[in-house]
This record gives sequence, C-alpha cells and structure tokens, in this order.
Amino acid sequence: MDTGTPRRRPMRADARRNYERLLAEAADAFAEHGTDFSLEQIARRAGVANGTLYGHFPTRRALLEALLSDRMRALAAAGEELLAHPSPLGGLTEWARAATAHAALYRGLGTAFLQAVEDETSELHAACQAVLATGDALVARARNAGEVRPDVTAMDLYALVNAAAWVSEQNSAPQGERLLEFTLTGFRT
Amino acid sequence: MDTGTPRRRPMRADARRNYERLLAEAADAFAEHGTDFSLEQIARRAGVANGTLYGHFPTRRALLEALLSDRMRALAAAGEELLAHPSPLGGLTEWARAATAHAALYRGLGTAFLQAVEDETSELHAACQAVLATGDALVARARNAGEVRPDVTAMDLYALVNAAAWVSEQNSAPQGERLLEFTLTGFRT
DNA sequence: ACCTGAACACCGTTCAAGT
DNA sequence: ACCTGAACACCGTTCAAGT
Repeated sequence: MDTGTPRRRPMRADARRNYERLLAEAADAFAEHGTDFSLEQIARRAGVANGTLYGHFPTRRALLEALLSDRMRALAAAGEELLAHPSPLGGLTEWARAATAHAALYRGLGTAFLQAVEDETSELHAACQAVLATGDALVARARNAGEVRPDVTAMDLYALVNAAAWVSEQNSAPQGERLLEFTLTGFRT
Repeated sequence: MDTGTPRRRPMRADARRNYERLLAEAADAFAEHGTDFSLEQIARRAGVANGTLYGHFPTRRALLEALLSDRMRALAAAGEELLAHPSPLGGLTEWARAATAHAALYRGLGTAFLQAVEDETSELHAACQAVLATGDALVARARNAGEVRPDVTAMDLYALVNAAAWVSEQNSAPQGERLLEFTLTGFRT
C-alpha cells in the first residue's frame, strides 16, 4: 500500500493565492479567538466566497492540519534530538515543556490533539501519532535509565501535555505550568 | 450587604411545572450530549416555547447552576467531613477522586468549573468558590501534617481535578484517572 | 406573572451555475 | 480546475402580544 503523501500537481495561480490568504486569516483568527472561530468570517476576511474555503479545506481540522503540520514535524524532530540529552529525565522534561507550549498556540488545540490521537478519521491523526511516538522514545529512555516509574506511558505524557495547555487556556492563573511540573515529579521513581 | 439567598415567592403552578420539565430535559440532554447541547431542543423536548426557557434560565450557566448546586453543596460537605479522616493525605486523595467524578458528570463541566472560579459574573462562581474553599482546608491540613509539599495550593488541586475530568471526556483511555494519581504523587513531600 | 412564537442576526455545509 | 453565491437547516437571544 502507498501511505506516502500523494504527488500533488501544482495549483492554479489564483487557487494558490486564495489558499494562502485563507491560511493567513485562519492563523490570525485562531490565534486571537481560538480554533472554534467562525469559518464564514475567515472566508470573508480572506476575501473569498464561503465555498472556496470548503474547496480547499473540507473540514475545520483539515485547516488546522495545514496550519500546523510543519510545526508538529518540528516538535517531533526536536524530541528526536533530545534523545541525545545527557540526562534522560532532563530531555523528557524539556520536550514536555515544548509540547505544552505547542498545544497552547491556539485555544482549543489541546482538545483537538487529545481527540485526534484516537480518531483515525481526523486530519490531525498522523501528526499527533508522530508526536506520540516521539514521546514514547523519550519516556522509554528515561524508564530504561530508571529515572521514571516503569508504568509511565507515552500516552500519560501526551495527556498531561495537552491537559496543561488546556488548563492555561481556561484560567489566567499559572496552573497549567504547575500541573506540568507536579505531574512530571509524580512520574519519577 | 445582603449576600444571602433572596427570599423567593412561590411560583405559579404552571411555571413550576415548566421549570421542572426544563430541568429534567436539560439533565438528560447534558448527560448524553454535554453542556453545549442546543437550548432550543431542550425547550422543545420539554414542550415549552423558546422564550420560556430564557424566562427561567437567562443563561446556559444559570441552567447548570440550578442543575448542580445541590450536588456541589454535597461535594463541599463531603470535604468537610473528610477533614476528620485519620490520614490527611488519605482524606485529600479521597476528596480529589470525588471532585473529579463530580466534574465528569457532563461533558464540558471541567471547562465551566475552571472558568467560573475566576469569573465573578458566572452563576457557578459561588458554588465553585465553596468547593475551592473546601479543597483549601484539605490541602492546608495535609500540608501542616507535612504530607504534601508546602507550595501546593488549593488552586493546584482544583485545576488538577478539572483537568482530569476533561481528559476523561476527550479520550477513551484511562488517562484522566492516571493523571490524577500521578499528580497527587507529585504533590507529596 | 407567565407564556408564546415570531423576529433578528448569525452559523456550517452543500451544490448548481458560472468562468 | 476553480470560484461564486444562493439554499437549506440549524442556532442563541430578544421582545411584543397575549392569557
């Protein structure tokens, strides 16, 4: 089977321009109002008709995926590099902080990410699985070094990171970061 | 100033009946579809007109408050009783589990509760503050006994409990309960 | 005192018709 | 190949008119 990215033909110039404008407006709108912001308004701000948005992005998650896939790949790559961190626990902690910051980019992302990992129909599924796999490598290394409890899983870390981002969205207090620190401590042997 | 509950005059019989039917339908709908379920459909199912719902419950949160205030009072009372638990940490842990189960009653509650605690205009604010105060007493007792770290606050516990409930809503894996356990461990001295 | 139902301004999504 | 804009079915919220 061919799971690779489909070889995409170059877009027509006007299509490409609309595509880019939609992405730019969506990035602004999501950053300011969260991922539930009206798609109709995004289309309007981008100066295109309603249906044009749906032509490029059939679902809200497809739009998110286009917006975030580069960044998610970078997060996974950063995790791979941290496998060379002198301290397994230090590498894990550093990556957990980066992943939390990543999930806090737009309000609503924590929800999307935590759901996407077990929803195979989600356009974010593949990217989230890659992030989870990176977390797994970091957790395994720390576990093998005897620095975290043997029952800690990558899914524990993934849920924590998204929960911490979610807490930060809901409440102005620094509870998100504190949740992250307390729980990482709880992971330790 | 008079912060007490306003002395409410008895409702007209038909009003009381509509009020009760709306509450019953809302409880069902929220339990099955979460707290964002359409208010219009709730009114329809209760057999009343749109505006009747708004007459009784000006906001969605007012409806939630009517639905949950007894239960929230009970949660606070259970916390007070757990102050007599032989183990301060044991009492705290038991209450944290009860509070998490409480916040998991309807999908969306974690969000509502975490926001309400710092939003004074929320109809849920008072009840959430009472729950927070109970958590504070339990945390203080465990701290004085030297069983939790001195920097752990009631707000840490409150955020954790709602985050654990939120995680359980998003994902079928048992990550919510695990987050609770790991973090409570991280609270310990 | 309470209820009704229409009115208003908004959404997401689809799809025939255009270019 | 892509875009437009109308169409459809839905919302939350308000408020004049009724009883």
